[in-house]
Amino acid sequence: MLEPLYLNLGQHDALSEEEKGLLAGAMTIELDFATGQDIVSEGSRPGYSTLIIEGLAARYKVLEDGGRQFTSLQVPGDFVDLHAFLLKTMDHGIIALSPCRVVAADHSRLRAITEQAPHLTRLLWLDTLVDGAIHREWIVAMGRRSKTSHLAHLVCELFVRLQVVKQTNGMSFRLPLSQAELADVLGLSIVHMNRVIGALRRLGVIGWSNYIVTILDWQQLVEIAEFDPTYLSMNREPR
Amino acid sequence: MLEPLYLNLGQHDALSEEEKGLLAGAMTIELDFATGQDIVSEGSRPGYSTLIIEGLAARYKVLEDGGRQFTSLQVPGDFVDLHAFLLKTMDHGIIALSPCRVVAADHSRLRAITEQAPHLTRLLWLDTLVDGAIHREWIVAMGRRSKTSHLAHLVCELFVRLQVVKQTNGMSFRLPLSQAELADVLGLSIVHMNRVIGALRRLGVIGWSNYIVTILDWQQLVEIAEFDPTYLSMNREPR
DNA sequence: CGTCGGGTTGAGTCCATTCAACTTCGGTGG
DNA sequence: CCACCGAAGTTGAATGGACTCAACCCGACG
Repeated sequence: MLEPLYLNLGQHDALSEEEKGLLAGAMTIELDFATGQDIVSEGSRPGYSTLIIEGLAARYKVLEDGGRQFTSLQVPGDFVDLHAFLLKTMDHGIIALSPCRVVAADHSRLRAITEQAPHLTRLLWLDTLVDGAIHREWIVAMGRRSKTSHLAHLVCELFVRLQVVKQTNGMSFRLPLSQAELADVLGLSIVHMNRVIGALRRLGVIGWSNYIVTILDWQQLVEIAEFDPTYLSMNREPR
Repeated sequence: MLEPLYLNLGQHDALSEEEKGLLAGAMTIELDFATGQDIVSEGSRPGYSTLIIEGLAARYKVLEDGGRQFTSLQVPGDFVDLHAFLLKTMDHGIIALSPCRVVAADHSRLRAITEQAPHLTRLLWLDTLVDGAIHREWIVAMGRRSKTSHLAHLVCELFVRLQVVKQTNGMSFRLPLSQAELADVLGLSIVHMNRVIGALRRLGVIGWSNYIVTILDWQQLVEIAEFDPTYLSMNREPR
């Protein structure tokens, strides 16, 4: 059940059986969300933190003019609101972009982990730090990359992240996002989003249909994206 | 000496004298950097984490075409690379934008804090979480705000953050950033950056000269920015 | 068979960029 | 002392990228 979490945390440093047990003991709540439902809503003060077991979710904010911006995409094994454990008040919402199966840990249990299990605490902290590193990479992409490069970078990132939690299939993965939703990731209009996808398709580096993305030329995709996975900290070392 | 750090961490929850002592004991290294110098460089594996006492610094990445994007601005009291304690390898550089006085804590000492001082550990973790919240707000600004609103939002954020560490003077604060550097914050060209600043000036909401920003109409600035400081977690509560 | 939610394409407008020139100001050396 | 220089800021004009508006296609589904 918690396999995706173990894969996610375990990519950075070895997880002991004891630590796995602590996590399993903490994740007591089990929930399902339908596509489009809020897993956590902006302004709320959740008493537990939620982990995705299956499905795709996203953090988002909505502006007064109705514009929406996703600030992250969350895949199986990701703690979507681990930060709420200490930030307390949600400054953004989290929406299920596909049917999501999640488990959650009461904050009192997380607190107990920080009191008794320093190494596991550091791994949870690290998980939020990788989150931050991904945010920084998105800022760079939005500010200084061409739109084509930005999209290519996103595809690279998702492929690598999904591979860690065994959610890829060869060079393909499922990305249940409409082009309108993707536009809210990249900060583009729907029409232009469509043209950017078309550009990458015409170059023959990716295929994209029925919510399945296929990487046809990884080498070229990485070049277009200037993708360097360092920021994902995917090497195992003592933390 | 560590006053800015105490003010910064202390805004979220009370810091005990003992915890202040632990921090003071950890921050053993003292350094100065000149404008333009790298405080930490991309790809390095620093053995200590750096805190700004005085000056302005920024995290940045450079792309192959020479384009630069700042991913955060760091003010006194900010740990510029606390994340390196667990991420190990720097995926970005940190540059001094003005003369900077910094102190640093060896990672072995931070590790000791995580083993012995759970509450202080949570406060340090929280500091990196606020970092992440700021990143998310920047992503929203880059993706879905007008350029004018983006700049207004940045001014609001900096004013509030600087106020916490007593670096404002009435409704003014010093921002030692050239327009070219500011352009690398917002992801704009220099020329357009100049026009966006001009627009806010002409509206009479801010003054900007000699690296001093003055807020002339806070109410209107907040409206243009749609600024809501929730994401900065500036309320004291048990963490 | 009609409708609806995606996806795709064309055309015109607007925003942001580039290229280029010119100003202002502080510093520096003849 | 002042002439010169370079860094930063400002402005105009032309180009190109991204947006809006609008139409049309298509497959799923009732």
